[in-house]
Amino acid sequence: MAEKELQRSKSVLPIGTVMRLTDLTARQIRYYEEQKLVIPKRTEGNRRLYSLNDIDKLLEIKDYLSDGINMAGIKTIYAQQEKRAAERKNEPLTDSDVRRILHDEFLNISGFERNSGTSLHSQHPLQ
DNA sequence: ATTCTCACA
DNA sequence: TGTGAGGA
Repeated sequence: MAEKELQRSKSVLPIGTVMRLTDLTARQIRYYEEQKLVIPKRTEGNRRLYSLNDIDKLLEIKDYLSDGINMAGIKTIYAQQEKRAAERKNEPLTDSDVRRILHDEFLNISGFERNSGTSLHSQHPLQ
């Protein structure tokens, strides 16, 4: 059944379809790409092609945004997921992970900076 | 008709 | 983020 994943990973949808499916503007979709949240393929004519997985990711991003999480926070969340995916056999975020991320965000909007890395441990406020 | 990049009265 | 220009 890995065939289904293959299909979901196939990039074939033009940005116009993605816009209708996600209710996001082209501007937003392209911006999230700049933020490396989604990386659509390109046609020979430089047109973006998205996969169903990209759609899901975009929809997920919408949820996080509506929950008050900003780009930095979302990046942190995916960085965490990749971190877990690399170590473990991958699993969704645990409750404590979410809390840690949210707390991390709280520090973010509070004017604290962190290293550009993905470490969620030993963060020292910047004076 | 669609999408792309770039730039900001 | 929106929006318009200028090109493909």
